[in-house]
Amino acid sequence: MIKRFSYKPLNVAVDIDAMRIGYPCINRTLDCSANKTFRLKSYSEERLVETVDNNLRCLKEILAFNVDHDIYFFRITSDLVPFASHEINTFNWQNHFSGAFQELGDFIDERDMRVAMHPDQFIVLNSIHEHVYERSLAELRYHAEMLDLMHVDATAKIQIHVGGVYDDKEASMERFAGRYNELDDQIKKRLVVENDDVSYTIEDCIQIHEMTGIPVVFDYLHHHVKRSDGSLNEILRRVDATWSDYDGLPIYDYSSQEPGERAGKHAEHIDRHDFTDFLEKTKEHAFDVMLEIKDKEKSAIDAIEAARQKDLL
DNA sequence: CAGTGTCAAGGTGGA
DNA sequence: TCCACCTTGACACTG
Repeated sequence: MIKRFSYKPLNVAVDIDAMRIGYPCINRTLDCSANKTFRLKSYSEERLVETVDNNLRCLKEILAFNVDHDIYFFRITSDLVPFASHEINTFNWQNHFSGAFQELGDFIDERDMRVAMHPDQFIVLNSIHEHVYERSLAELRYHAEMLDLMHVDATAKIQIHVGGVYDDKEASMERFAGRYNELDDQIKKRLVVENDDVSYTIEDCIQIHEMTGIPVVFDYLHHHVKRSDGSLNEILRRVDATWSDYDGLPIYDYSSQEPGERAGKHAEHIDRHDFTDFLEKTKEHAFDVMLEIKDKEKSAIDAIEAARQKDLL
């Protein structure tokens, strides 16, 4: 088993001897949700503060649960601050919650955890609509500000997809690259791009890396659904090369296919055999893996156990 | 109080 | 041209 490394903020390589396995956003065991929100119609500053207070408290609880279960990778929900980038929100949440964010960041840092975020489908950097592009920028700003307020290093990534095709893929990829290159460092240092199951393959993402330097997240199931040519290991070697020490280990997203459902549909629970098979196949690579499985932490706990049993962790 | 239609936001592809 | 789907929870209204 090869050694795996993580990079602390001091830029000193620390041997942690194991990949991090994580899950996204929600913990179903705890009765505490960091995704609490409310309707735009019910917006008030009071409601916002109350909701964010709850969300930050629950995020802390979830992270503590994770440490107790040896889970060192977690995707933070984009709903942590509802309407953060919406024009209705004129409240200085950054300032108001800076202490709480810092506290969360310290917790993450002290335990050598890694976090990431994944803004949802409405964030389209390469949109042909100016207003969509501008809203996307504002939303990316919110994500970056939040991670900055936690003072987590540049290994805490924000992952997005390339976006739309608009009947001209080449032009759309170039538009993505042009807009990425114009971003300021606050966003750029965290942004990474991931293959999707409809439009952009891992090869496309690697091509965009060549145009921009952006690191590439490998999504295993999307790759399975919308395949590029080339062997898995060959592609992963190229993916790994898009990540520098500054960015931390490459991130792979893994999910099992739900049996008997549409190709690409995420499974209810992890298929342990399929997962350890995936780890066997990717043995030569050092990475952190995010499990996109519906039952979340239950699958993560199972995955860690399964990997340990086969001496893959 | 349980059931359920709907929620800030986009893009694709099938009907 | 329109609508379901993505992925998903949870809000908030209705009966």
